[in-house]
Amino acid sequence: MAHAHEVSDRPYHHGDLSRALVQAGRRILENEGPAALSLRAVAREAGVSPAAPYHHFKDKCDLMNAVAKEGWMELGAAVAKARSQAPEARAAMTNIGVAYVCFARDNPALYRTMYDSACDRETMGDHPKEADSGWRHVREALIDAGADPADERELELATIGAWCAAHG
Amino acid sequence: MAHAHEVSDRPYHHGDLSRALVQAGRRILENEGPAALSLRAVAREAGVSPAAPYHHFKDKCDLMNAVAKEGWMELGAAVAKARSQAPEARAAMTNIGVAYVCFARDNPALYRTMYDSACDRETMGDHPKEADSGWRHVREALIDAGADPADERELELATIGAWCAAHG
DNA sequence: CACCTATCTGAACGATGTCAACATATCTTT
DNA sequence: AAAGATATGTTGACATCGTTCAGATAGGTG
Repeated sequence: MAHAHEVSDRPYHHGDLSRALVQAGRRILENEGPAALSLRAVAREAGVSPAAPYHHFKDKCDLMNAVAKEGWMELGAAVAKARSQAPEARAAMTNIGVAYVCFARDNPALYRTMYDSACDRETMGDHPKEADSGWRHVREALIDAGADPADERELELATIGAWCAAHG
Repeated sequence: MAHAHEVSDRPYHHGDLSRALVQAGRRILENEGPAALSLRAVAREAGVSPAAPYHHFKDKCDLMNAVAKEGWMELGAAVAKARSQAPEARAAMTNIGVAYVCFARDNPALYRTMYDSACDRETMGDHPKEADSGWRHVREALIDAGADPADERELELATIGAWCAAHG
């Protein structure tokens, strides 16, 4: 294995491009918004040719899904942390709702990408369900937090609250 | 005009292109999905050159907003109709929710476009608020139906229900 | 009639997603 | 270690897209 050298060195083989591409995607998302998130831009940001990502992702959609998945992971982590910081189930629920809204408010571009990626996956029916496990993951974390199915309404309110916070 | 070898004569000046473009957009939306909804495709479907729409719409975004606005109008009409068919406020609310969900379920592509157009408008802050009056229009129709601000929660539940119905 | 304005066409530009052919680095096998 | 196999990256090309610009064409107004 090549020594994972510094940026100045171009080992031709980047070591872990998939990771770098996802990170580049997130950087673009934060700095230039969702509209600027193109395959070529991500490759440019990562310092590779426009065709390089195709050895790690099937599609542009596939890359976006990877970025979105990272977002879901972080959301899930934030939600889990929020849950663990409240002993009672009821307080945990509101804590989780707050964490959800905060995440959407602090990372609007990422949240939008997560949302879009989920929509496209459902609409086109391409991927079976592997990548949107993030959404269910968060949901299960909530239910695991002691939410009755009836109390899921609270989550849904939190979700739409997050949407409002993210997009006006 | 040099020749008229088509049955339906295109008088070079297409009586009402804006209308035709929006209709073409909706046709593409229904037949080929949101991914196929490009400016050029709409112009193609309407039988005009790719540059023609620019005399009626500022942007591609502007055209999409027009399509979305039509969608909001129809949603508003459906909601108003649903409201008028229930005498009591409580029943009207649930009626409206059903109408909302049905609309999203029956026109998923349109609904998605409406949603996206609203998101982009908020995110980029381009248009002041002229075109998203559709959303507020529907909302006001609901409040007008006798909804306390507290009961708006019901509407929000209906909204997220519609989202679920539309995208899985 | 001439003029003006709105509308449409045609060709062009840059950017994008994607692919095929080729180059180079790493891994495996002997 | 030599030699192939495999993974990863580059170049170049193609079709499409959004958009603009110079000209053609109509309808309306003096």
